[in-house]
Amino acid sequence: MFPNMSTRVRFAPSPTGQVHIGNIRAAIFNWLFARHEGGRFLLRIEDTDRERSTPEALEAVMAAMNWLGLEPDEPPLFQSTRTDAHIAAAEQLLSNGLAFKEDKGGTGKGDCVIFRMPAGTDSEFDDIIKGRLTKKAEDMKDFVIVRSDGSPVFHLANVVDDIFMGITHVIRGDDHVENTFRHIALYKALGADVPRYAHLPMIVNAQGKPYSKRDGDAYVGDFRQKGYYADALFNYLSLLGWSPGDDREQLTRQELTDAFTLERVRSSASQMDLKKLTFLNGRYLADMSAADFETAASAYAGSPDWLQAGKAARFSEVCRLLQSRTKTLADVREWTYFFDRMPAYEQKAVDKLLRKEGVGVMLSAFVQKLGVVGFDHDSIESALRAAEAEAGLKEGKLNQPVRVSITGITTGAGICETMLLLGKDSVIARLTHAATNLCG
RNA sequence: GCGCCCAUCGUCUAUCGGUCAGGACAUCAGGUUUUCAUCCUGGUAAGCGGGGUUCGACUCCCCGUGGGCGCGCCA
Repeated sequence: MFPNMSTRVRFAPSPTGQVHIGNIRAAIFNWLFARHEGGRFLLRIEDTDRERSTPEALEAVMAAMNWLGLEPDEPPLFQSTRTDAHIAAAEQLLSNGLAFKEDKGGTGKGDCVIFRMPAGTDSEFDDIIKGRLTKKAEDMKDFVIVRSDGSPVFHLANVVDDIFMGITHVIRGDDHVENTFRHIALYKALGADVPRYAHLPMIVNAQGKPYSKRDGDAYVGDFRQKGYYADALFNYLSLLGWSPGDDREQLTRQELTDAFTLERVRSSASQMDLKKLTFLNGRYLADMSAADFETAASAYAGSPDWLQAGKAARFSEVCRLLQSRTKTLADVREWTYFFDRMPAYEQKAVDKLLRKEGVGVMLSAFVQKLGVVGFDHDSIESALRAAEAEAGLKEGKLNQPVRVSITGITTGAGICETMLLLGKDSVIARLTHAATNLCG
């Protein structure tokens, strides 16, 4: 297969807020298509809405793309720098008689430029995803391409820039389907080749409704913040509206690239499933090398109070112990008991496992035995079994009371491994504290 | 209101006229793990309704229903 260097696609966000999950999915599909075709993936910042475009929003776009590994193949084009070209195109249409000036009135701002939709000509195009789409001439109206204040409107700028950038395939959300008939008319009026179109189905919220500003988890930043790993989110999103055609679901970027075709994209909306994303995320995390996992966990954790200088070695050990049971990097926040002097005791766990007749006495007995043996896995386990036997308990019955005493919670790695990592002094201090202050 | 689009387990999906309608997440039941998670085994669970076309429809056509998008001097 020869790389088709002439294939050029673009992601064209407007920097007016956070990066929506549906938008980034469009970016991913564009990226995948470009890579699969051996073409180029470009970025155009549609920052012509001066009122709403902000530097923060631009930063959010760049951060999201960088995080997901969606670097464009050429420097981004800022649409705001292209105004002269947009106006020149409008002038051309004006002189060709394909557009006209008019004071639509009411605004009192003067003339705007209006594009004349070809009369009596029905419009149609073959969408790679949706198939043949048609629109009757009578259903299409003329539209403004330059505002009365002289600024170009989206349709004009979008088409003129796509022509300028040599875009061959426009892959975008299907909320743009209706615009396409207008855009095609503009291409033809401007004497340019019409690109191929592929309209992606929408992503809807857990209620099956379009995302609204009130929905959580609608933005890329939310997922990053919640501890999702970029590759896992990328993988999950690529499976929303598309599948490789076989039963694979966990695919590397290379596998996704190899398998991706627009023809396999479905045309109905799909719903986010956080449970499945979380499952996939856990798989990615578990499959990472210990070093990579530590890097990711550390990057996510940042420098919280509980993880100050000098704790790096311990952090590595904790990573190794808990990697396999980490679902999202946010789980790292629950590791504090390895670093603080005392754990934060969960009330429910204390009530259930410590506030029972005789538990304090048993824990004290266990402390006694721990004090006189070496502190290795086997010794700890023997001491635990001995304490249980003395109290007339079945093997393992003291595990959970001990766990709550030293970690404050009921879940975690193996109890002996946990004690080993915590260290003898710390374990004894916590058990003693629990036996005297928390048991009933 | 008008125009366009969409419709398979709860969810993501496979199927491109002939399958016991497959897989995954979730869920339920077992097993492993002396906690939890993982992992293993098994179960429940789907073609929106009505007409056609055809020897045969989830698949093709029409109508209906439901949902979405569009109808800006926003993008």
